[in-house]
Amino acid sequence: MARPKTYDREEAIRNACEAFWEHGYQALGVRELETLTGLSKTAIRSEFGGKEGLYLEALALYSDAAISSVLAPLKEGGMSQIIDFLEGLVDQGSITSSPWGCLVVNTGIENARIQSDKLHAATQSYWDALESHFAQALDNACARHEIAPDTDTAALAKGLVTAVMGVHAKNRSARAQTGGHALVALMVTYLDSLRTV
Amino acid sequence: MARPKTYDREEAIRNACEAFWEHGYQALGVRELETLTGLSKTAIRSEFGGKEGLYLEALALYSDAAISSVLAPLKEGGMSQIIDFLEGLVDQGSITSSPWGCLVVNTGIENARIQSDKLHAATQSYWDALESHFAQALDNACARHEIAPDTDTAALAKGLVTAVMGVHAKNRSARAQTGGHALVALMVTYLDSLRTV
DNA sequence: ATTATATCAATACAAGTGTATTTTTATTGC
DNA sequence: GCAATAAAAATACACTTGTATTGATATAAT
Repeated sequence: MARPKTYDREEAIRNACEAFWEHGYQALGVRELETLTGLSKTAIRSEFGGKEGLYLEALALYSDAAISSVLAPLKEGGMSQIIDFLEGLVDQGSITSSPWGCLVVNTGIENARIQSDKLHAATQSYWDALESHFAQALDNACARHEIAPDTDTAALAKGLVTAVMGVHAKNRSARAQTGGHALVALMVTYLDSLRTV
Repeated sequence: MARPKTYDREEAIRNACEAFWEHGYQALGVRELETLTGLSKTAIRSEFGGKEGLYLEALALYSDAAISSVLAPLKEGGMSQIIDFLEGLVDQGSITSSPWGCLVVNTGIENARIQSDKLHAATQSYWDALESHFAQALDNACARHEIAPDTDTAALAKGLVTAVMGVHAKNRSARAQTGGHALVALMVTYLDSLRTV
């Protein structure tokens, strides 16, 4: 039998996710990554396919975690769930609010040059998931007569996604997890105005 | 008398601005910067203070150009000028719309780690300028009875700035200068709804 | 023409990059 | 205890990074 691994795979990916989230991809070297994740250079290479492979795993974890937790309520939810999600982006206690912004937003901006197909696919699928969850919740709201039946839910969902990106960008720029609160308040006001009284 | 410079200073900074805008700061090496700007390594170092110095010049140019051109109409303007500005962010013909997003947004996200005081000051002052221009136009709109007198113009201005960041982030992520159109449409709808009929 | 000056071009440099390779170490079945 | 296995640690490697230095070059006043 072989020497046992000294790391827990999932915990290592979680650590990598946080590390990339905070520092960005390019600015984080493999050697520093070792200490932050508890992985050895050897493990990073053989187990994850090097720095980029680990980054993709981190992105996948981030994405899956968001979809299965904070996005889940939108599937059966309506206007209040959308508002809850938005407010979570700038709430101290929420896991979706962070002074580091959002790993997917950061990736989309920092790595626009690379144009790695895998990277683009990963970020794109995340935004698609967010958009379709918004659209679903809005359609639910329509069906439940929370908002007008002729509301353009598809366009509204797209706009919401971009607003979310703005909140994250602001949070990171301001190094404050409540940085984007003004836009959240504005969007909530707008969504409330759509409600059929 | 000495050998004349082979470059035009302003043109070089313009080129540097475009280069950093497209490729980002970290991903752009000095050697590639030479060919893109027409500057020699020697000039980059002695005339601009190296790569970071040139970056700061590029940021200043970007910021000054925006303030003196596209932000200027907001000073005396009202709701229509705000809407014009927003629509310019995703209009093919506009200089504020770009598949590369916005240099200041990109800087705020990519260089969150560095925390260079100069860098932070440069980006912060840009967002402050945008916010105060929005606030001014909104106050004008109040004074002209375009919107309700009790409108919280300060909060609204803050929200608009974050929305602008979102549009730019989306434009860059989508590599399309119209990427953020849905949020622009949404914000315009909202602003229109504030108008006193 | 000579000289002074400031630029450009080429080279050099130390440090850091991600990756590859080698050596050591920890484990289990025999 | 011994061999087999696979991971960790250490080292090495080729490459790039931003910067520094050196030598050639183009101007204009003398």
